[in-house]
Amino acid sequence: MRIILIYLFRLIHYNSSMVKNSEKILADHNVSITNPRVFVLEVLLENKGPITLDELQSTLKNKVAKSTLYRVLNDLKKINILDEFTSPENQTVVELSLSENDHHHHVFCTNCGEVEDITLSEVFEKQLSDEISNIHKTSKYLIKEHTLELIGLCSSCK
Amino acid sequence: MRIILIYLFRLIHYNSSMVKNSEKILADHNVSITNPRVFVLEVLLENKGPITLDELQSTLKNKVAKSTLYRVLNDLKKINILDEFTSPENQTVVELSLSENDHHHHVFCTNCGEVEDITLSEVFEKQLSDEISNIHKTSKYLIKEHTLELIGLCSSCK
DNA sequence: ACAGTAAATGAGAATAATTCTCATTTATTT
DNA sequence: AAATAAATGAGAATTATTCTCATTTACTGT
Repeated sequence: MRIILIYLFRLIHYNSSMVKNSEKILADHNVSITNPRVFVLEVLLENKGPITLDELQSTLKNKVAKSTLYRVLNDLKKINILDEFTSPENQTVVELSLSENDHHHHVFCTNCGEVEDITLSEVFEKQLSDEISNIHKTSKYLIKEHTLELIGLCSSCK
Repeated sequence: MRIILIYLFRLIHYNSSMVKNSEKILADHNVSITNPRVFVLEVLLENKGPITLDELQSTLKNKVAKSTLYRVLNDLKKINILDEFTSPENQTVVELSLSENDHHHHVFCTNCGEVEDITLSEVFEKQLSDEISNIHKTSKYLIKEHTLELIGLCSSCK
């Protein structure tokens, strides 16, 4: 009985701090706090990393209407805390990007389809930003962002 | 009159050499030579660079059925001479990739939506492949390919 | 805390994108 | 040139995404 109570306590505490987090994020971006937005953010926060749209949909199946899920994702994109990209297998993948300095890239596994974050060395990131400065000097483009995606095999499939 | 004849001669010559090209590409990859495949390849060859699916569709509107266009594009992907990617505005973009050594990246203009090819410096490409070797040494991933995409403003929109 | 107002949601219809089906046509082999 | 296998066209079927509108929910000022 005591174990069950401890479990329940932890569960409640965990969830309430989670909700707080989601609510704070929404409030910080001047977006009204609604159940669907909180539910979606909770899943994205718990997941911590890229997640396919399919997975997100099935996780939230009975909590958020399909049309609302699309709307919420667009809301999050609009306030710039959600990245969306397409995997080599043409799956839509989304990922929370809360802090600007949390710069990273993605690895797609061609075998199992998983997507993971990878952080490249500071040396290389410096070399990349140097290359972009060179583009600014020598070409007509003005580069504001970039994405670098690596495609290969993950540890399980290697 | 002579000018018209010269023009016609050039047009016919140009087109016939074009067809030859497309046919050779298909033959080289053990794919049967059919009208839809030749038409699609012609447009991709003439265009020389990334092209949106919409543009491709409207160019071939009365020559190739919609379903066949999708099939042909899948055929070309299967024989590894076509790359497909999604622009930041969620437009599907395809591009012929005939030679392996023609390594380049893309610039997306956030204003007009255009996509162009860009070749990065050899120095940087070397730095990038070094970084990937480091990943092989220090992480569990095996990287086989990568894509680097730059997002910003093109010359006209800058 | 409460009424009034604006915004967000759910359910499903509408639209867009992609794949599938199958009868007919076209290419390849002999 | 005939036989066989593969590819195509047309549109149906499926899937992905956006839209509509009646109802519900969140925010504002008191």
